[in-house]
Amino acid sequence: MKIFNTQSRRKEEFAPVEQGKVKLYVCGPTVYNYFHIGNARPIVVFDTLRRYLEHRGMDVTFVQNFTDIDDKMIRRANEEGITVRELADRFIAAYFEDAQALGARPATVHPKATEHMPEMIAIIEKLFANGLAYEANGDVYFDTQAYRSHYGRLSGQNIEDLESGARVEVDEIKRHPMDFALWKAQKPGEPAWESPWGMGRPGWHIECSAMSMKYLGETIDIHGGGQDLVFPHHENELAQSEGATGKPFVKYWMHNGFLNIDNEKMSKSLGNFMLARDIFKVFDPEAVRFFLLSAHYRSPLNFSREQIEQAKAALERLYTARDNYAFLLDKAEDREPGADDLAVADMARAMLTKFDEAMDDDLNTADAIGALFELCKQANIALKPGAAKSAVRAVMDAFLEITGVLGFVKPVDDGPDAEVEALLAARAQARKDKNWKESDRLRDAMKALGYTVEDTAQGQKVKKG
RNA sequence: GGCGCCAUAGCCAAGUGGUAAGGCGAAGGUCUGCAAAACCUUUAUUCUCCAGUUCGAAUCUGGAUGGCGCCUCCA
Repeated sequence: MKIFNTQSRRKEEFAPVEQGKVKLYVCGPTVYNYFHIGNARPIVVFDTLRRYLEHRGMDVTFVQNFTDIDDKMIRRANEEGITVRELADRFIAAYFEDAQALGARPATVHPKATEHMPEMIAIIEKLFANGLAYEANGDVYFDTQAYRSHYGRLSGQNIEDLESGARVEVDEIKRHPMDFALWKAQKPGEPAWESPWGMGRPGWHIECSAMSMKYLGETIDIHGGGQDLVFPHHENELAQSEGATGKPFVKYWMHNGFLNIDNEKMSKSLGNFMLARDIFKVFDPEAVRFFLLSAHYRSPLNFSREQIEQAKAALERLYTARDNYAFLLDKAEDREPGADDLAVADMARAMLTKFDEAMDDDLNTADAIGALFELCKQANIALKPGAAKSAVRAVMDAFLEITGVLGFVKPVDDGPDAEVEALLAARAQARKDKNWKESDRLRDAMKALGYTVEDTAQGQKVKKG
């Protein structure tokens, strides 16, 4: 598998530190609000990456943090008159609801910043020992000047370039404008923790270094997040982590492109965002997932109502295909496969290979979805009434394998209830008698009960909806 | 100012040197008692524009135009 590494700016062959095991860390949300549809992109992308790595037989340990202490958390909690902890608990719960709606499985571990103070302090102490940190008025800063030959590798800029465009106000306390806070002294009314530098709280970047190292070790395989995290967040994580351990921090950095609205970045600061949960009230979350995977993860993607509707229509075709295979599987003859049946099974395996090849190429989900549609197209042509069960089985297996990775897993409908079963039986008799009027009446009756009936060569086929 | 990305049909989107995947939409057709689903046909002689390299370019090079991102909290 090839992965585009932000640090080298090229696709590299993926080889985890330990063969067969993948250590994956993705920066999670600051839990001061519900997440917006732009935030949904990394959630879906990295969930899909994880599912694909598992599909390829790898054992994935996936860590995604919650930032539950920072300026925005404190401000919002004060506005609402609740504690930071209460605020965090509320939005963490909401996060899991919304992420689940998108088909994102929980990570292996979801650590919280506030529960990892000793680990963060330990890294800062190492940075002091290595001459890369200094204290000023109870704050602790990373000394970018002392690290200047290494700083800027990820974002591809040196300190001078960064500085020249810096819009930050010169901070009297810091020795250099690019230095960033590792620890902030407590201000009145703020939550604080004990540290060797007095009461205070961690800077934003240090938590990810600490939690990544704690759960995954000093060198991990993949660190992911949105493109806007490259600088300063990931640059700083890299500096402080390697500055502390002297070991490589991350083998592959992966960054997803933005979800735009009207060709502009959707973000909380621009105020042009739409909450994921509000969108789910109008659109099927699985259609949102399909939409998010319909373009390559590094490309910008423009959000619109029309796009989601197209995604929904495309998904319907897949659901229908799957229902048709399930129906055929039920009716198919369990016999020795003939040449046609073997050809269908070969085709299904070929599409699975095509899917893997697309995903192997830096998680090309758009191309991979093409393979899924081609599987359905070919199967719809080839699976005629009378196909052997093994042929249908092969198609169904490939379909479920692929949709399992992409996360389009809408469950199969329950069978019809007794009332509908009775109507079906009556309609079968009416059809046998060529009593079309009665047949249509019964079809309408089932429609009223929420079932759609179709007539096929193998008899009536019902589905909910 | 520095760093970087993008431009493919009505819409979305793959394709990075060998002659334009796939989906949505639209039009016509086959099948069907009628439907539905499915299938078939049509919908880019051409990839923003101009020059160049090459037997061959959507793909490489140079330039132009348009759009976006990071350098400040952000996915």
